Amino acid sequence: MYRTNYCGEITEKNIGENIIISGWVNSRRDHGGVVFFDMRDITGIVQVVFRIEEIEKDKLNFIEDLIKHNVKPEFVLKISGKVVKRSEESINPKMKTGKIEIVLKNLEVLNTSKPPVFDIENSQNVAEDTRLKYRFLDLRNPKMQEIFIKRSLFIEEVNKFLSNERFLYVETPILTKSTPEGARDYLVPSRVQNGMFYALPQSPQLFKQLLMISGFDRYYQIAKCFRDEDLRADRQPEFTQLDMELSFAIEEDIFDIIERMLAKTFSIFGININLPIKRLTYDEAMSRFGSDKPDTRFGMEISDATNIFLNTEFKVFRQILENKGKILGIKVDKGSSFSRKELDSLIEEAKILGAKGLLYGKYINGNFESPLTKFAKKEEIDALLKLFKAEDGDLILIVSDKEELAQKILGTIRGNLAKKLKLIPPNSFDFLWVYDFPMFEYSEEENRLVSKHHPFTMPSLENFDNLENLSIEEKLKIKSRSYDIIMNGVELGGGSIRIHDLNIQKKVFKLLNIKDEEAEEKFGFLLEALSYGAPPHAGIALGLDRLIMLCMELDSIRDVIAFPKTQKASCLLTDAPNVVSKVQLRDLGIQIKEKINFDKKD
RNA sequence: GGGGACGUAGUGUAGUUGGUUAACAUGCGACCCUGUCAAGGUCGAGAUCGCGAGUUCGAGUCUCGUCGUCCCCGCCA
Repeated sequence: MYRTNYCGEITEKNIGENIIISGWVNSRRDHGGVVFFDMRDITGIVQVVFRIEEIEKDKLNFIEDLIKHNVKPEFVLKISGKVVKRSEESINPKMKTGKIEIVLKNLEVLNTSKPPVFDIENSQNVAEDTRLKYRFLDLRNPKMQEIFIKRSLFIEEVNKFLSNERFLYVETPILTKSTPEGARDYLVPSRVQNGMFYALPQSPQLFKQLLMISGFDRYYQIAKCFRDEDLRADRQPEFTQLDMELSFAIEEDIFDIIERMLAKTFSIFGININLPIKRLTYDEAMSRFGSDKPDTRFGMEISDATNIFLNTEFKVFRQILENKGKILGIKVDKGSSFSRKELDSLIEEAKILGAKGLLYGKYINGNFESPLTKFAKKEEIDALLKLFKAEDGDLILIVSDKEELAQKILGTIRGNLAKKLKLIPPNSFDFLWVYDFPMFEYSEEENRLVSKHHPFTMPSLENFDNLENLSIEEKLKIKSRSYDIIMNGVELGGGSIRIHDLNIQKKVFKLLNIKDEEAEEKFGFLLEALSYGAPPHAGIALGLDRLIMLCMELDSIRDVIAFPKTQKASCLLTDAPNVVSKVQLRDLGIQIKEKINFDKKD
């Protein structure tokens, strides 16, 4: 028997008991005649004390030798001993088990360990590449383990909740078909059909729609998704979605389920959610916050000063107005203390984001100090100050450009300033639905309309006739029945009402410039399925990794994934991706064009 | 594809205007020590300064390239 108790769960209630624990040596303190060492397992840490007089005489030499030479950090030990109360002076209030200790009676070394590459307790301060290479050690850190314990508990709560709501857990394929639209696919070559490729799913989108058509009514899955795009602090090439789809559902049904689910399950993280979650249309989010995923935990909203300058003589503004642009701005409370250097870096930032410039104005002692004063009339400045409700010491930042661009630039600056000026209250959690997204956006690269959400999203239209004859501008005005849920300015998830009508789906493909043949080839199975009694359905997917990251207030998605990839999408632990043998390539009918170093594996 | 930061004993860092033997902490090894919990003390080992070129009498330090890690833009339906 390896244990009667877990280390972290031994309490004063166990005093007097003879127990057995197994785990890792966390640290040791050798005082010569008495030796202390801490034992660690998944539940926590407990102190073991070795005293010569407590050991049976015939075992003493053997055990003392083990203690002196074989109790090293990260050794795996089985300890039997007696739980005793610590004397008042030796209580350690920092430890959960600090009121007791275990007097060692016997010990067995289950395994030895090389000295750990880094101190397990201090692993959070070690360079990340080292931690990733020795991830199995990093994950021994209790703080890391806590993340995965919470993650597991959260999933357990979600399972309970959704099961109660009559959702069925169904798994969908990982080896599937490459689809156009969306992110780059990860491809998997087929051996039995040389020259053919599977793709790893970017999401189970089409399969879950097919499940609705099959009559499963409500589906969910903790689904792995794969997207071959560049990484960020909150993006990994493979990630997990809490994926759901409901038949006979509209927006309100989705909102209701998700809101109740989050309210219930976020208690795992000690987070309370006030229901209902507030809602913003896409247009409102953009015009007030310059983002389709605004952080609404602080103000600094965008104001539109266009009307003030309709008759301006300022050339820059005139030009913008003639091109139907907008003059937008934000007010930074007490921002007049910004130095010239700080303002210059704001201007630089705006330019990197695509602005032609950034105008600023400091309102100090009743004066508006700004490059703008040279060009604008006094009435215009007064109106500007009034619009922004400027108070002494405030800073106004103005970007004039095409509306969408000006909004985005100000939205980004707003977010960065909030971080810099620490305007975001810590430990605050803010939720928001954003809906009424545009159906399409124009892709300069492909010179055509592309879906903002995905091509299976229901347009928000009463009448689907005549769609083809609309101008590009009119098409861009079409809204879709899609929605995102935002947490603290981060997109937590999104979904939509799906198209269940074959003819509408065909029309949408046409608008996206997907030819009948291509639609048939890529999505024929869906079109076919839609023609066999597809029920109205809708769904949503939440990014599980991001969700855990936000709830545990971590900065990187890597911290919530047991074995994450680096920014270049390699795994430092396993050294993936890697070269494969010539035999493997031959079986797949694949030849590597460029010269590659095959030293690693051949 | 682009912009930025970083790379020095196992780990975390310092290293001046380029100048002899690359420093500190921690960890590691040996020893001392009966109440520590970041234990303490004594002694010791441990680095071709990411890699490659260049400038120079001389490079951890300057230049270029390259590799790796991180942050951001593009990209991510």
